[in-house]
Amino acid sequence: MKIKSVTSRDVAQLAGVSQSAVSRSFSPNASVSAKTRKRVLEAARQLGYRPNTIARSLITRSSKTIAVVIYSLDNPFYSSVLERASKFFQARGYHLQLFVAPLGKAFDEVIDDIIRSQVEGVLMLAISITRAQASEIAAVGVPVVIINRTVDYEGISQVSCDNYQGGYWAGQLLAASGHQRIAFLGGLIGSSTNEQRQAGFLSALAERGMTCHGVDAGNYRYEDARFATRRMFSAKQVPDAIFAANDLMAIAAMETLRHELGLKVPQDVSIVGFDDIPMASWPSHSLTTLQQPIELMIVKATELLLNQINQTESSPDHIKLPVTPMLRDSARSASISP
Amino acid sequence: MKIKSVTSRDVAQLAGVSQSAVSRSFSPNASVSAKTRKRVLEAARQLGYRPNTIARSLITRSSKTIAVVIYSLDNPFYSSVLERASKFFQARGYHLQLFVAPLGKAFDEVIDDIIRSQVEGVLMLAISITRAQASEIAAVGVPVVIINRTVDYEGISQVSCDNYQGGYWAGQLLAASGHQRIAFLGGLIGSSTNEQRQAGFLSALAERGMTCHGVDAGNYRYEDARFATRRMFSAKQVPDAIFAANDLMAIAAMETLRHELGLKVPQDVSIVGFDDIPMASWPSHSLTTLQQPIELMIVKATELLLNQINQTESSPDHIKLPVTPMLRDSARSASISP
DNA sequence: CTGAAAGCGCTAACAC
DNA sequence: GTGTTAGCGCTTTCAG
Repeated sequence: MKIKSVTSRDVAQLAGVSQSAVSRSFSPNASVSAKTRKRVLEAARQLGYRPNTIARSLITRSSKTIAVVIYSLDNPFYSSVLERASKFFQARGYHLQLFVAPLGKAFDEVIDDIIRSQVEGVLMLAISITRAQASEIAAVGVPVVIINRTVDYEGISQVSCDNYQGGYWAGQLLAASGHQRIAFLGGLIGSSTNEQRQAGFLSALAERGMTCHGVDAGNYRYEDARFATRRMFSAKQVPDAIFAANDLMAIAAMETLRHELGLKVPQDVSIVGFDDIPMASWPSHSLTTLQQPIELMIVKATELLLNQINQTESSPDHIKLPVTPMLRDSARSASISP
Repeated sequence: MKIKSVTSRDVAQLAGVSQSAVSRSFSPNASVSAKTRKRVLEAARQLGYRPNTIARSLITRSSKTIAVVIYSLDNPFYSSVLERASKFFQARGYHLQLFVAPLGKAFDEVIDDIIRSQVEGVLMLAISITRAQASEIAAVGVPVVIINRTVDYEGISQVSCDNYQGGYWAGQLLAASGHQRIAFLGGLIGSSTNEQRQAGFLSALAERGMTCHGVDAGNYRYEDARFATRRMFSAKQVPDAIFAANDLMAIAAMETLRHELGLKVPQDVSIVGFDDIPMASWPSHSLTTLQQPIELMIVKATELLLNQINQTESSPDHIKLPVTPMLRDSARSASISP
């Protein structure tokens, strides 16, 4: 799509100055006399001139753009992260380029695309990448920060919460409150968050001499979690407590139990989630869960990215933030004594 | 952030060809011999060369970028729209630039920013803009499509659903099923969707000789809607039915009634929403609502944008899609006979 | 089919 | 403070 555009040359001509004077007039701290700048700005206004960001990027070699890669916005947790991160970067003069990462092999093309775009940084939300992919990006020197996923590669910064501790807390709570058959409703198999939450959970049970009653997976999604719940409760021995790897699945389990299987939560089955999405606090659900410090995660992730971009601190870092238990009504409570 | 980058010149040198041969090798249908291309591609691989999108955009004058402007992602309806639109454009080789529009005056700066970015099209989600702002964008010749908001300006395409009809249906349903005091829980005051939904609703009531029991506003947001509901039900005469201008508010009302005020839905109060977000169908809410044809809206909006970009059909258009009533359990049902 | 040459619109030295 | 001069990395005539 080509449209006739007015260039700095046109403005220069109208204002009777050189083309570079126009350029300077649009640079915050360039040496131009107030008089010249005013003349230029006036001419620009008349012509409807606006500096071409692309040309500027080419020469300054800085696109002022951050790529944000997401897998899905189904989970309100990530749409919230995306919205806040956007505001954060926008406020600092950065543009955001959004990439929805497809599954599997096609992801490599997205990486390629991102690199070609000359972005200055990449923010990945819950994106699992391989070592090979990580090193490919790192090789071009673009700073990357991954939120909520771990990759075995030092060249990339990571910000996540203490998933293990969260899982541990959930296991401890459920075990301490007298549940006998505690099950795990897992997220995406193989994802680092899922494995860490599960590991913490299992170890808390083990400390009490308990084992997990059963494991099924809901891929972090609502519908899948409903199916998983039905499977879990079609067994002869049904769970009396569920720890779900995220809130969306915890709510799905709750809905299925209450409205499909005629069970009461928490009387018949206790449920604990993870994330603390807005719906978790809705009275209907009143979900006991582990709150991720979303605001802090974003601040850390964006700072990390910006620091690397500006070479302030060039070393990638791995940050692990604490989670906060939110005791609500979906799980029978009990005192936790380690 | 400047990093040493390998250019087409470097590749040309290594491959022993001219720089333009390199350029051609990376253009889908340029005339290069297979042999040359292979040599170039190999050299490029060795060097880790990737064409610089920015330089390309500068000369071709096409950024292959669409700006998407949102106000908030709180409402799952819009995060869903965003996700699908992203996939759609990505599949067609476009990049997406995300802008979170601030309220009020600062929006002008965002517009300016968008124009400078040389995007080829703008997709606005539920963004209310003034005539002046609309004409400013239209003046630079960038196609714009607004989803779910109307603006009194012909130069801009609009895609929305039949809000009036939806409101009318809600009014009719509630009036026909014997409710006596039907209230309206409005969205953002002054937004076109809110006004149209309200107008349709009121006219359905009027046809039955009824008036609206009361109006309050929840700004399309959960928390605000909860406050509004409390206000509505602190009056001496309380509503026995509520039509909320979107699902998020409808659910907020339901939560407040059931868990805070001890009222039953739908026995004491019927509730009808608008949008049909995923949560609406969750059994806990089982919300009767008007479904917006989200997939179709996106297809239409994106087609409209692409057509204008490619000059296939240059004329802006206003498209109004039908809504589909979703009868669930939050409102006492009744046969509707006009 | 291929190379040489001319810029896209702008910023950044460099003299004046 | 201002104009002049080089390019940024690439696509695109234009000859050959």
